[in-house]
Amino acid sequence: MPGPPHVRRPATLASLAAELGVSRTTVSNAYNRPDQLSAPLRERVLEAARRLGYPGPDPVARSLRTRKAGAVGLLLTEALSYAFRDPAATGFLEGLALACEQANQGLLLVPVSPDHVDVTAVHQAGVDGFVVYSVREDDPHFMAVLERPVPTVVCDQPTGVEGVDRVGVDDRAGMLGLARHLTGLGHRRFGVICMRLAAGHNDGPASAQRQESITYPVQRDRLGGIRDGLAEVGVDWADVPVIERFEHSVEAGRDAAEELMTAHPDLTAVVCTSDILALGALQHAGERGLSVPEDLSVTGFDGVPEAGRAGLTTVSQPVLEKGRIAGELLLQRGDRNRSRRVTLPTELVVGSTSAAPRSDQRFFSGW
Amino acid sequence: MPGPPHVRRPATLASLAAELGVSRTTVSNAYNRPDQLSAPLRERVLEAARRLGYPGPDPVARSLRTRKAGAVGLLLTEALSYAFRDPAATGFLEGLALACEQANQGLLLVPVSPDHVDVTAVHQAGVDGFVVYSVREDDPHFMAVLERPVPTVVCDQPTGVEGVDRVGVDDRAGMLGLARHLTGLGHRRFGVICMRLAAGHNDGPASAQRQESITYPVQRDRLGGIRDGLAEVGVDWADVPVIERFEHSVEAGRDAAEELMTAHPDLTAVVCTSDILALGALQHAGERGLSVPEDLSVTGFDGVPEAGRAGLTTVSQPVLEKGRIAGELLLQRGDRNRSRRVTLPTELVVGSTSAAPRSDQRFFSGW
DNA sequence: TCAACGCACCGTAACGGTTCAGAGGTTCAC
DNA sequence: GTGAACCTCTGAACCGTTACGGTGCGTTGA
Repeated sequence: MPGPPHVRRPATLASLAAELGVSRTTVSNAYNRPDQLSAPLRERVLEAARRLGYPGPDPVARSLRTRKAGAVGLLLTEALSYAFRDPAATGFLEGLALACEQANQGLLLVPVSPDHVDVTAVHQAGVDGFVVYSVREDDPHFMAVLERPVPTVVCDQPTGVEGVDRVGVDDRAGMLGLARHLTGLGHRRFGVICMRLAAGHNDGPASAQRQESITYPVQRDRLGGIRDGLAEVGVDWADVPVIERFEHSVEAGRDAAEELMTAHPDLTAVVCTSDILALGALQHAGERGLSVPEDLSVTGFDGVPEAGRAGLTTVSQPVLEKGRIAGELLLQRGDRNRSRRVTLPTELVVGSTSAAPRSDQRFFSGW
Repeated sequence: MPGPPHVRRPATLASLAAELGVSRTTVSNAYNRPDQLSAPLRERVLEAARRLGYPGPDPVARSLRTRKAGAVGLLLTEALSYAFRDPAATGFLEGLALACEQANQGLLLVPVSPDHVDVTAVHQAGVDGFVVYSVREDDPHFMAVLERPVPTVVCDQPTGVEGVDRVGVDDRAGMLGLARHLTGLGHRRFGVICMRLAAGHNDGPASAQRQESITYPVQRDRLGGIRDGLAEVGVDWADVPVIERFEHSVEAGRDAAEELMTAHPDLTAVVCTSDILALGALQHAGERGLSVPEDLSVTGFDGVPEAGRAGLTTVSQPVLEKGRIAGELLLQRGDRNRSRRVTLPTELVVGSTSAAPRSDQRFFSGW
């Protein structure tokens, strides 16, 4: 009946070596390079380790020496727990996790304090590289990541940062296709619901000035795609109300739709820059007694599973693939010459939430 | 236009100190203890750091010295990506992430190779503790975790491990309540669909012998709860077919239900040990032309959001809370006297998938 | 018989920090 | 004038490991 193994200081490679009368190198080799010492000696070392309760080489000390942490850091600006709630983020994470486990690398979720800005966690993270998921261009945590001397891959945004790889989709083209789908159906009176456009809460209409100073490139591109599509049929962007929400949730979408439809009851199509918001808009349409798509068309972006079940018309993007590629980009960077850019295709998914406006609605569209 | 900052070896605390003609301690203090040196000198240090491209103290070296990694390791036996697909796991992770970010700790997802057993990742992980989520009693990765000299918290299973904290629910009592609900409605002919019971694929009936050698305590308890509930009304457990599935997915549940109902078409209630499996069973009932709950009652376990939307009768457990508490247990272990056990309550949620069997069905129940 | 070779193991020098016990110097109260 | 308290900074030890370049010795081929 041995006492607790903590009678003295925990065993180290050195103490084990001393106990056995061999060098530290030999003990190290017993673990890392079995071919560098004879089998009997190796067994002696391992046996002594068992006896002394030595748990094997300390991972941190090894990391220091080998300059490898064996993990990839993931930075999300949202509170960490958000990653598990947003289905688009979840899909991305699944893909990233896939790539990591294939390379036998850990995935470190870097904590980001939701309230006050504190980048110590970024400095603290023992990782070989960072994946940054969809953050603001001027995000302080992202700045801290750039200071770290490790490779970095950005997903979605920010775009065009020097020296970092990026994976994303052509948000503008995706939205342009969707807009054409709607204008082709005959829609002319649009409203838009979008995610946050820049730092700071701005729950309400996004003024022209606000739209000028967007710091989330993805939102900029998606709005730009709609604008371009509408311009093709002569709809002036200035006449299109855009409602912004800080929170990204079904509830926020519902709420935004209420604000939008109350101020503009004659809209025939509500374009949302995400499926989550669109699901909320659908919910509000029901509450308002509007039939979708007869009275109102509603569209989203992302192509999350929930949207599929709801029959939402949306622009689908390969979120899992995005995550997988982000991981591979980071882990397989053979040449680190210059930044690579991967743009994945989007697909217009026409569901049951978009249709031609009613003829009496269309009648009004002439003004 | 400065050249790339990688002209020479990257700057270290020592090189910075040499450059400035101060001691390393002073540089270290400039970062960690601003009150230990004069403001002007501190500014000089920081300025030099900026100039030389010094990114601040290396996190790994700091971890080695301070014996703190600033991260918590999470071990799942399933492939890492599974964590983002199973809604019960996702809820748990959200809670755990919440606790971590509150303590400003990272969350390291430890990669587990799905195919061959390889515990190096566990040894590799630079963490201050482990959370183990629902693994087999004899899981080799778990064994490797126990060898690491860091605190460990187990969620759900394995139970009763010496020296580790555990958070979970009373699975047996939860299932017992559910069983009573069904027997109270008049059901007597049951079938059961359960998750994997031990190592190795066994897609099909779980023999009595298999049930004797369960290595997943949660499944053992849930089955035990059903058995006890049925025994109260005189239903012999030996007469209850139990179908096991290795995969945990809606599809597996559907498939298992098909196997079950084909072999036993006279069942009036199918009890599943998880909501995911139950959703699959519901799907199969529809395909078979059975009305739920008129022709067949179907129940689950967990209380995931999807189950709520489907109106599933189930035993709901606070998954998010479980994750949060697991994190707190690990991070706030003031006294480390002995293992703590937290058991959270479950709640029977009666939905629209359970009802009394039809009178003609009940007629048969007399034999 | 002897140089060449391979095996098994070893010593030293990092890896990049933090910590602790002071060393000097200055300020202040008495 | 003096001792105590304080402020700022330093030197050396330490964290636990792996990389690198050996050394000693038995074997082998000419």
